Amino acid sequence: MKRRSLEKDTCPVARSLEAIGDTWSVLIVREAFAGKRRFCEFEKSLGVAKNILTVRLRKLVALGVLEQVPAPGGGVHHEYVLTEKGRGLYVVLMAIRQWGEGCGGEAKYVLVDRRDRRPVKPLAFHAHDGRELGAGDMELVPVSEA
Amino acid sequence: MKRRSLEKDTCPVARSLEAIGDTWSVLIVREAFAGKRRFCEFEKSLGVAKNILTVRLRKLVALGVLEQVPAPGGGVHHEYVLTEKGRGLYVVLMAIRQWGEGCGGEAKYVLVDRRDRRPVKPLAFHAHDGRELGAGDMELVPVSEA
DNA sequence: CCGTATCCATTCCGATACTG
DNA sequence: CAGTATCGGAATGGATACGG
Repeated sequence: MKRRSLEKDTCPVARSLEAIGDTWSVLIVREAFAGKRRFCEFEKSLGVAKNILTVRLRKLVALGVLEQVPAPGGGVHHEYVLTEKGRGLYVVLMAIRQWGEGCGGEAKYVLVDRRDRRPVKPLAFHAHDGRELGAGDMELVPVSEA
Repeated sequence: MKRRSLEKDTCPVARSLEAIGDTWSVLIVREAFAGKRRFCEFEKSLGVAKNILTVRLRKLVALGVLEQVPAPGGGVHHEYVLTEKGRGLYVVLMAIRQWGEGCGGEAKYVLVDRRDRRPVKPLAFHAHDGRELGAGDMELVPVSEA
């Protein structure tokens, strides 16, 4: 039957998946962070079929992750650039990337601090008193209990 | 035609998507973090069809995200628990969750420190000197340049 | 309880051809 | 270049029935 939509789901993870639960969409966002802006650039670097790319780009634009802007050269074409919301996906991409690197396969890229060009520490959570917490130190509870 | 496999992709993001590029898998992992362990628990909380759940659980086990352990009560059933690799997905889930929360829709859950039950600070990157960095403060560069 | 086995509708993906 | 149109095959999702 029809695939269930997650738009109305109360869980923010589920709702996010409506946008990035799809493989091509994530890869397109990754390319966007890598500086790709044009239809043919995405097409070539991802090797995705045009019709699929068209649909995905449209979806990402509709969701506010990408936006179409007029071509810089004043040409007839437009480009796809990340919105503020789309740029917020950076940490998501980095989290996915670091997870993938940690499990076999060597790192091809490393995340560095723009100021001193030195690698940054992997992301982490911090308690209110400054302690650093591992995954096992935290849990998810209803807002009412916090 | 056949859907392309991402297992051999050189990009760690793409490879990770082989495991978590699928909506149900992400939701299952989310439930696992929420303490769900048994087939019927996942089934009920997600409302997913049994056959699909079976396939997804098998895939997650095959990928080393979950593992089957004998039932605690010594019963005939087993349970699905997150492996070390699976627990590494915590930051990914949290990144996705926070992105979803930041874009409309109020939070239903909050992440708290197990020790003092107080909310933890959102995830962040930290430079080598302890400064906290936002997404805009970092960039991805080839390993050779770092 | 924990699956397995079918069945069917829907969706998706890739290829190709075509257009302005 | 940037799509649109169409097509066939594959995968997916859901329902249901059945079994140890």
